[in-house]
Amino acid sequence: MFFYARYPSSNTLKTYFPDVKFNRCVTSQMIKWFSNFREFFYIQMERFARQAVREALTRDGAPRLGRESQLRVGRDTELYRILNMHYNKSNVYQVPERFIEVSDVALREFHSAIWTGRDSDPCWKKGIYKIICKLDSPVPDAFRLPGCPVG
DNA sequence: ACGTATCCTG
DNA sequence: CAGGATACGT
Repeated sequence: MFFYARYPSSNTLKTYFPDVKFNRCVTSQMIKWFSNFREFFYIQMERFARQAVREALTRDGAPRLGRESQLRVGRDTELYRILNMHYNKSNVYQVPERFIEVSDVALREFHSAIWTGRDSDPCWKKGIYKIICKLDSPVPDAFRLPGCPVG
């Protein structure tokens, strides 16, 4: 489900667990759980963005023909592999193209912020979050169906 | 104030 | 992942 929506409302989220009785505690637990997904996502983005910056600084003008980490999240990248392993452990879902695009935006956004030194601002990530949260897409109804290990 | 988000930790 | 502390938006 994270492949489609990074910032689902709690109401939206609830509709995907029709069999659960939601009190305040369970609700916040669910929100927390999804929030952890976001954290993992952003941590990876930052990590790979920083790595790309380091490599750019290291290579020092020399033409780079080889395998440097690019600023993209194609299906052939390590970053993609990590994300898919985390959100799609059993590999039963096809990762939507949209998610790749959103990840791409996030990765570039992190890279640009780091590259330009914007990351010295204690709140530098908030602008990125604001961008990403507007890129949610509708979650397919298929996720509501049988036993669906949403993560 | 309240619900939610993020940070930090284990 | 969960728990706790803290920050944020309304």
